[in-house]
Amino acid sequence: MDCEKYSLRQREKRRLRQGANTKSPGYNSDNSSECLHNIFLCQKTSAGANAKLKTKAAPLSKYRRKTANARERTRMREINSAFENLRHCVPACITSEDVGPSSEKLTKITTLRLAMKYIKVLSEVLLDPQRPDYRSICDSISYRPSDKAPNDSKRRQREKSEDQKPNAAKTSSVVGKRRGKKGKLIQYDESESTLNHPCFETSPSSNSSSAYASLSPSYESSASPSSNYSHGFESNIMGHNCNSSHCRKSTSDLSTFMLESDGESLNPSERWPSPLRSSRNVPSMPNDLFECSPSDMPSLENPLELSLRLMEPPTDSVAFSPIRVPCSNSPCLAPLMNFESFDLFHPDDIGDHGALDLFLT
DNA sequence: TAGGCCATCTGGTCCT
DNA sequence: AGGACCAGATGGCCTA
Repeated sequence: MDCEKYSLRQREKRRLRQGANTKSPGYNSDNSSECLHNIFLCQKTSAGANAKLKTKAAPLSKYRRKTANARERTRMREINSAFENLRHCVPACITSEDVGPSSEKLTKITTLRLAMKYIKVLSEVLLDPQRPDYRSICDSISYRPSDKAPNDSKRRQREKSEDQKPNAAKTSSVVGKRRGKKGKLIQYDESESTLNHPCFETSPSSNSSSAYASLSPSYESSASPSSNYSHGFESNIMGHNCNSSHCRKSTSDLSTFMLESDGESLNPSERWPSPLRSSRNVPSMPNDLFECSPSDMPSLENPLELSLRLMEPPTDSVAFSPIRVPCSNSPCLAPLMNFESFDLFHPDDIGDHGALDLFLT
């Protein structure tokens, strides 16, 4: 019964504290003998002359100890969750070269180091009147082996297996090992319009995984099912892990920008060159950078419509599942909830040969 | 076996 | 008094 489990421990005895430090008994140790005592701490002042009695708090009751442990676990979960979010802020194409496949999880210390680098470089970019393109950013932040803990890759593989081999002590509180459908980061690129664009990365080990996609200007008529395909930008999301070389190649163009999702909407990341603006210069590409902030989006001349097409391998019966979402007066391009039933953001569902098309029309 | 990483427990301290 | 935060200790898991 709970009343037994969480019964309060009596405070009854006192003892003189022995020594200044207490050794942690570990969570499996039996505190019962210690719990019988309240502790008095006799501590001398720094002057040493005045002995000062200082009461030391008694060990917490079992109930309070349990609740304190629970709070601590919750706190650590929040910290881990923040780390998980931070991991997705570090561009995958920067880390994948040395860390390995993007599905692998960065350690906490690695995440912090990469984030510091990323912030530093982005700060430099902001101060640089001649903004470097995305490729130079990637190059300058490229991951060094010194940032990587020696056991990272193998440990991450072990973590994958742990998902299927739950540890009773850990699964009760470990977070960040489940995959979620929301919170995607979608990177667009103008350079390619192939459905097999390699610069797409997912983080299946994360609970708010990221996705990278490419957006390409297609200056010729597209095979899009939408008839009013006026802006001619086509994106695709592939169920492939990002290959860094491809990623760098594909992100080297000036009109790369990013879409970020909070699970309900797609929002252009601030201050990234926008292919939406540059499309007006078609067919000649602009030499200057067009930057796109969320507030820019409604300024488009024509209402936007986001079409999203789920492409399965040819053998699948569901060859095309076009979804079209009008979004004329909002910086948000499309509510992702509308795509929920397609489970678009579960890379395994897309498959190795499947693809998602995203059309701005 | 040593070392890295992690989750958890625990006690101390500070703050409300 | 109780919660938040922190750091130390511990043990598990894994790799080199």
